[in-house]
Order: sequence, then C-alpha cells, then structure tokens
Amino acid sequence: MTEPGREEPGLERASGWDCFYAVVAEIPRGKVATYGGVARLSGVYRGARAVGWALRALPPGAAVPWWRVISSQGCVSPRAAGMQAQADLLRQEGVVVSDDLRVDLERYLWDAEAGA
DNA sequence: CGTATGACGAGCC
DNA sequence: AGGCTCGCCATAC
Repeated sequence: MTEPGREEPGLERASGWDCFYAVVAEIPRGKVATYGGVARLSGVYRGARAVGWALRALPPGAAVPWWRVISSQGCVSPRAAGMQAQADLLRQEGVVVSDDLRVDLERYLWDAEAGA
C-alpha cells in the first residue's frame, strides 16, 4: 500500500479521486471506513460527498473495495444499487452486517489514524 | 462561467 | 431525542 503513484488497470477516471481510491484500497479486510473518514485521510475533511462521487463513478472492475466504505451512521450505502451484495461482501470478510445493513463501527471501523 | 446534483457530515431548531 | 438545513468537495450540464 501507500503507492498512490501507481494507477490500477481499472482506474482510468482517476482525476482527483486517486487519493480517495488509495485510502479505500488500504482498508484492511474485515474492516470498514466512513465516507468522511476516507475524505479526511485523503486530506479533504468536508469531502465526504466527493468520496461518494468517487465511489459512485467507480467502474465495475475497479480494484477498490468500495463496499468497505459506509456512512458514518454505520449503515451501508442506503442509496447504493447493490447494497445487498455489498453487505454480503462484508460478511464474507468477517464483518457482521445487521439485517438493516448496519455495521458495528465501534468494532469494525478502520483505525487508520490510530493504526497508521 | 454559473447552476444543479450527489452513495455525506455536522450543526442547529 | 428527533428532524431539518446548511455546508463541503467535485462532476456534469
């Protein structure tokens, strides 16, 4: 990780989102991060929306675990089209997703700031 | 160039 | 405690 200078073969739309993708790609398996969290780690405190846009524009073959990115409320993107599949992916990684598509941030929140 | 939208966040009522 | 509005960044039209 920590190699944002290298563009993945599936990321051609990377303009200013490369930072976001780099942070999201660093999220360890079994952990989740919040939009605002990724934005902060990327250097944009109030860029939560920008992160949403970045993930939203993410190609289907992107090498970015966008499913590990959830809202600060601990719930999986309620606007996402395949949120059900997203929850399933998280479960496969060991993350316990409630039937309400909610994740225990206190338990699965990626401590990038504390772990970095 | 200005306006509108968007998978959010935090503050305010 | 709950709900609503504004603000942030970036892209699209």
